[in-house]
Amino acid sequence: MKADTLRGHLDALLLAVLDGRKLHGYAIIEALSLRSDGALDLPTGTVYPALRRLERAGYLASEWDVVSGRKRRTYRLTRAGQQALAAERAEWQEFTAVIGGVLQGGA
Amino acid sequence: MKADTLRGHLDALLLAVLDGRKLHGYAIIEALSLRSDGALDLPTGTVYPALRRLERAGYLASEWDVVSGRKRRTYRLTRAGQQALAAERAEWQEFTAVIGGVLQGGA
DNA sequence: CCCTATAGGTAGTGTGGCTACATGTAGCAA
DNA sequence: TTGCTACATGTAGCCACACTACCTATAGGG
Repeated sequence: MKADTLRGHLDALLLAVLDGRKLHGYAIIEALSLRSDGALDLPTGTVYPALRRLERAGYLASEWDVVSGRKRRTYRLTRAGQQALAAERAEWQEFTAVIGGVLQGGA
Repeated sequence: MKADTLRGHLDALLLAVLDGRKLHGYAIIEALSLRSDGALDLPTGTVYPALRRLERAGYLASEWDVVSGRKRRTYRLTRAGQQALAAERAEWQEFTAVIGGVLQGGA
């Protein structure tokens, strides 16, 4: 997939992958790769700053824990994050309808 | 629709709207608005530079004509543009499958 | 001892759609 | 005749944000 097409949709991906479970950054990257059959392989330099941004925005909350000597910052959705995810999903529906419609020569 | 979500998909829209017909810049903006039921209202500062870029890339060809005293630069797809459009459509399919799959909690 | 996988992070770059602005014609209304 | 709106094309500069490149650190296997 062409680089940069992700732009504007990364937040939705991160919120979606955290829907109903807690994950740390590294595991988020793996989960996204898994769910996309390897199509998504996001660099840490993309994911970590985005997670911090989403936390600052109030959509995520994090806490540190230590598993077998390694520190992990585990993220979970906040209430606001749940709502943001719902909004992102709705926007995605609209987005694909609009662009897809034009690409198929609609109206 | 949130600004910037378009990023990476503008070329596809412009190529698609010129598929099978010739249009000038202003008419392209109107056609995109029409096809998207008003959801797309692209500013001229977005469309005109993009058209010139696509022409430089060899995907579009243009010629000037004058209609009722007004100058128009009319664009049409080149052979390479047709192929690029096909590629963009395929990429769009892949893109929506990947992102949509993650958003719906696939895999 | 080194390499890999795991884990988190920052600094700086580059792209590309956006805002804001500049230019000009045609036509209608006050 | 002045002004407004629609039509029509274009450039300069900004900024968000994903990216590249880099740094740090532990655990475990070869």
